[in-house]
Parts: sequence; C-alpha cells; structure tokens
Amino acid sequence: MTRNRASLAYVSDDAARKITYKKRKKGLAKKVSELITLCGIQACAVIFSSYESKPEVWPDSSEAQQVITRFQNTYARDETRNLNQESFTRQRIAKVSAQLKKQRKENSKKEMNLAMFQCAEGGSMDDEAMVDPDELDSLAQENINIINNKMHEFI
Amino acid sequence: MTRNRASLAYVSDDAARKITYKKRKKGLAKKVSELITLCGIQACAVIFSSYESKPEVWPDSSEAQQVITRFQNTYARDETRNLNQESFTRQRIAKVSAQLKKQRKENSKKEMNLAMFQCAEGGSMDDEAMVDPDELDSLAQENINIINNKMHEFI
DNA sequence: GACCCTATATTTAGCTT
DNA sequence: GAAGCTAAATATAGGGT
Repeated sequence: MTRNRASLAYVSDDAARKITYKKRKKGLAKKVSELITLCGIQACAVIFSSYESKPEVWPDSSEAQQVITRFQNTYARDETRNLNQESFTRQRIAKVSAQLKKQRKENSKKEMNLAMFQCAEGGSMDDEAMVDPDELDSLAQENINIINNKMHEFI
Repeated sequence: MTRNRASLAYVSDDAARKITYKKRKKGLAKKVSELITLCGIQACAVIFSSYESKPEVWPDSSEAQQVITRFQNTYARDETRNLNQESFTRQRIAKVSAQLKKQRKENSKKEMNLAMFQCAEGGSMDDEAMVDPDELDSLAQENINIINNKMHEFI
C-alpha cells in the first residue's frame, strides 16, 4: 500500500481535490489559530475556493478584518493622506465649534441687551430653545472622539 | 524524554516563543502554499509579529494583495454594524445641527427684539460673529461626508 | 542566539463503509 | 459524497553544539 506520497501538484480529480481541500483547510485554520495563541501575535488566513461563494477566513471574521486593515495601512498607500484627512476633519469640527462659541457669546450679549431694554416688561426666554454651551462643547468633543475611535479601530 | 507536549497556550519564555514563532511561521507558510497548489485556489496568510516591522505574507506579497483586495470587495462584513455606527455619528451631528438651528432662531428673535428696542440708538451688529445658517448646514453635511468617506475607505 | 538532530505529536492520502 | 480508519509523511518541542 503506497500511501501518502507527497505529490504536491494540483489534484486533477475533482472529488479527491475537494477532500484534500476540506482536510487541509481545517489543518491550516488550526495552524493559524495555534500560531496566534502560542506567540501572541496578529495573523489571519483568507481562502477563496469554488466550494464556497464567500471567502473563508481565520481565526475569525473580526480578527481577519483587523489584520487586513492593518496590512493595507502598513503596506499600502498614503498614510499621509489618512492623517491629513483626520486633521482635516478635526479642523472642520473645530471650526464649527468656534462658530458656535461666537454665536453663543453673541447670544449672551443680545440677551443682556434685551434684559436691559426689557427690564420688567415680562418678556420670557424660551429656555427649551437655549443651547447649553457646555453641552455643545461636549457634543463636539464627543464627535471628535467618535471619529478618532473609529479611525483607530480601523488603523 | 517527554517531548512535544501539546501545550497550546501562550509561550511566556521570550526565547522559546521566538523559536516557536519561527518554526511555526515556516510551517504555516508551507501549508498555505501547498493548499494553493494542490487545490488550485486563491489564498493567503498575513502575520504581524513584533519580530518584524512589516507584515509577513504568503504565498507572496503580490498574491496576498490580490486576495485581500478580492476579500475586501467580496466579503459582506458587518455592514450593519458600520451602518449603525455611521447613523450614530450622523445622529450626533444632526443633533448638534438642530441645536444650532434653535439657537439661530432664538438669535433672530432677540435680534428683532433688540432692533425694536434699540430703534435708532445706533447699536451695531457684529456681522463677523454671525454664523451663516447655510454655511453651518453645509459644514455639518460636509463632516458627514468626510466621515462616510472615511468609513467606506476602511470598510 | 541561530542551527541541526531526533523523538514524538500531528497531519493527511488513500482506503473502507 | 460524507465520515471514519490507519499507515505514512510532516511538523515540531526539546535538546545539543
């Protein structure tokens, strides 16, 4: 019985190839997971086969995503562009923030003027319509944080 | 001699871990290449280790690039999660935008009141401090676009 | 530490059901 | 064609140099 000869060439027989595929895919997946846990590193494997419509990935979809994103960012293209875009967004938000502050300030002025003119005329402020300056700032900050987290998550 | 016990846990000893890493990395690479040739499929493995500054890929950089690109184009990963995050951010910006509108409206009111009280007293508006409503909206929109682009770029 | 050696564990090709 | 079996091939932990 000549078993297990190491052919290492394309398996032409369809059935045999599928069996080999399933067996070795399983083995590969195990090896990847083991390497990750044993060495505490980031790694993934991606397979496209005609047996599945979608790619199969290891150790899992989420990890693979991270690894691939990191790969693309490391290897690939203009890191600078990403950084620029981040600072661009940051500036945009800062600009809006600044405008808010100005408007808030202006509002206070007018309010004071109004108060001065109105005195005891009974004119009431619509508190509900007022914007809490602190909240505005914290919202802006929160948006920045969300964006930063998003970026870090994908970088 | 008790050799080769299958521990399958993180190798805490630095030297031993590095040895394991090198050995298993080699093994993994071989497995990937074999799977590809035996089954005639597309596959790749990507590893990030602290031993190398750049990621290590198999079967080779070019193939890995192709596989990863295909993966990114094909795989429908948690689109939902991203959408949720996206809509979350969108809502945040919308909320700030709404607050701006309210404040703007309030501002107009006060302005009018002021004008009525001031009449010809010569009180001048600080135009520079005013926020153009349209610009604010377009800024908010632009931020949304930037964030969306950012997300799509990384997804 | 890198490199080889080898005992043992693990993977898997080819078979059988 | 999937699932299990087993012999053979491979991979690799631990040790030596």
